[in-house]
Amino acid sequence: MTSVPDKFLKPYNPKETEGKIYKKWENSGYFNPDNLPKRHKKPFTIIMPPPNANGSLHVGHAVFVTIEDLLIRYKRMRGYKALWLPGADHAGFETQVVYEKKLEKEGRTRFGMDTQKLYQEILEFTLSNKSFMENQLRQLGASCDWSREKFTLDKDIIETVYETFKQMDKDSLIYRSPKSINWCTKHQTSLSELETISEEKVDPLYYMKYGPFVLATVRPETKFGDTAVAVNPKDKRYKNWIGKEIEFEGLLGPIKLKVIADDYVDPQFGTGVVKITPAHDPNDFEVAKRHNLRAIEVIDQYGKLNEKCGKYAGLKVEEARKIIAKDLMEKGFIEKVEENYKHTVKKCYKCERVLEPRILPQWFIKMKPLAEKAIKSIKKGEIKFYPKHYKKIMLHWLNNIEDWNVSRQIIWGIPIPAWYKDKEIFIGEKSPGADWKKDNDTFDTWFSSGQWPFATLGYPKGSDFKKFYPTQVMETAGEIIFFWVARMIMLGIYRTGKIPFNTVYLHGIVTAKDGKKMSKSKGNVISPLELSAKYGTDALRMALTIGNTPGTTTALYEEKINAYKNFANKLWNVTRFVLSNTSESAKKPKLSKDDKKLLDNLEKTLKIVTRDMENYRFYMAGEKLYHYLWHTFADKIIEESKEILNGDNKNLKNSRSWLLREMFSLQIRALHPFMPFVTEEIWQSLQKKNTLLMIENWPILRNNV
RNA sequence: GCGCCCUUAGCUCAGUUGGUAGAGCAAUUCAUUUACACUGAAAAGGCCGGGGGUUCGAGUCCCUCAGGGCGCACCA
Repeated sequence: MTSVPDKFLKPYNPKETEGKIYKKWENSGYFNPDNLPKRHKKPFTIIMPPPNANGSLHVGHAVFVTIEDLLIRYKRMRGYKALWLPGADHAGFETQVVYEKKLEKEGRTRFGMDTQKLYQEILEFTLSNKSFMENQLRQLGASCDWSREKFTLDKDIIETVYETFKQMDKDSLIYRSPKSINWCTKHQTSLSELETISEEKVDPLYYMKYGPFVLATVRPETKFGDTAVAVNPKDKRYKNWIGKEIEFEGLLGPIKLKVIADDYVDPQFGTGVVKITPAHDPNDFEVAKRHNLRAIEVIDQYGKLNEKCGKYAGLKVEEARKIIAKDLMEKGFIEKVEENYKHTVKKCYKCERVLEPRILPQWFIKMKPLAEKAIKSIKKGEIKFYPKHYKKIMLHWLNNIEDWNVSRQIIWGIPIPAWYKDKEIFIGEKSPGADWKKDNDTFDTWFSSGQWPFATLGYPKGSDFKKFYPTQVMETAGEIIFFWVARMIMLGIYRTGKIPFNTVYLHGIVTAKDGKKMSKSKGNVISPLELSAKYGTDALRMALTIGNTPGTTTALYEEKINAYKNFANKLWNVTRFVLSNTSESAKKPKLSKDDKKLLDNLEKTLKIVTRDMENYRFYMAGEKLYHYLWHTFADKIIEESKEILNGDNKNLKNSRSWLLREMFSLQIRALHPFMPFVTEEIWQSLQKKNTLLMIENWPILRNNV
């Protein structure tokens, strides 16, 4: 019999274990694949989705840590050269928004602030969050290689990003031109299509008299920027007007507009006549391009009518609309109003203000050529998706891709390496001469994180790149499949000629028990760090694994976590029983018939569990192990063992004693990726060799699966 | 408008290629100095959203309807 350490006489206390065990792992050096024993040959790599370094880890982060750590630990035990490369994201716009809120609270604002000073402040804020978050990742048990940690603002990462931009310039994949872009009047920056949300809105639709025409519009306040009226070329009603000029009295005096014909106009809608306002409507902008119309800007960057609007100058769009509609009405310029007209507007995904279309020169990436290659790879099955249906979703998006605006008018980010002199453009970090003006914008943060897999591995020269690229699994939130996963695939193929990863595993959102999304305003946010402190990290991880199928939302609530806290304690008590009733002996006795059967049975279970692991069904693997340990091993096998161990038959006793320890040890090993802390702690008492469970063999007894 | 997902026990969810429905939590009854009350045993609980089809056989495949969630694109 082994003497039972005192700690097993008390309930399991995660607090006494976790910090100590994590240090032991970290000091062992085995998080770094280069330090793993010789049997670890074939690389298995996961690049961690770098958390935004602008706050604490939330449950979403806890999910990715749980799943990725589970995978990495499993593969490490199976003898892979397992690399999990951690990182942190400066998260351009996101962080700037967070910081602006902080400034607001302090009664300050970023506007008018010295940009250097603001940048320094945000940098300090980000770096302190970053180190804070690193410790939180440790608390969650992340067995990632800290020696390879990367930050999106590291010098080498920025170099890679610039290299990509220059390469794209050579390949004519980028252009800078004025286009109608999504402008947020609060955040004072343009946004990509993905950073907008479309929402249905009910507004009045005004039928306004425009000389001989009546036309329908929701935005009478933009009329000062009209540069034409358009009809459909096939519309017989207006055929004779095409090409002519109309003249009529407006609110600010006489107006002259050309009548143009364009297929864009739907004869069925309204009256079949449309006013064309190129500066403030993306569709009108396209029409204007086709017809060489000029654009007159009448709304400024703050969403206010400008000096071209006479007495209406200075009014905000919403107010202006009401006042102008009223004035038009009084002058008899409005024929009728359709009050409850439903249409969709685009809003800023952060502040949910209606976006104002504006014409600005921005850097765009031509996405079609990049998407084509990605589509080809995905169709060939070079990238597998879990769950499967995301493949379809991905292809659908790639097939309808638009050019990507990567310019942001914010200071927090990687500066765009471009210089201007008159109409000339130079791309490079350093000024080409005295009269050149620097581009003031920064890159969309996803432009840099889209290059993350090869950038972190030191492409093109780094030895890690050769060893670990393409990586094996990209595990992240389904929410960011287009923002991030799609762009990594496209940019990865573009830069390296190879897909960045073979498998995409997408987890769903974690919600509260009622299925509602957690949000600060609802007050239903639960912190993974608090839960881990209260119930133990292992319990939290089990709660996030079991019942969590890829791609679907999963509810997290304390009762569930508590159930797995009880399970950790069950393991603890089984240890107590096993230690006090068996001993660690080298030689295996001849097993009794019953015992052989029991071992076979466990072996079968472990094989099924292994198959589940290989097929990314962690929720099933975890549940099976849980169930086997508790309701077969503890409730049945241990119970019946008591009689055998207290009986007189020495052979049966020896057989059973060996069996219990063997079976338990196998289960502890299989449970390790799920519950790393408690299993490692138990392992330390279960064997005398002072080895780490972390690098033990995954328990497959005979045939490899 | 196009597309995706979901609907299974009171609650939260599983159910891999079609083979007589599962778990956790909750609720019920019983046990009690037991490795473990952060426990054990037993029982209870479901026309698997409705309808139709394929099949010897459907929670699972196909069609359709209803409800919920989400994505993409939109015409002033």
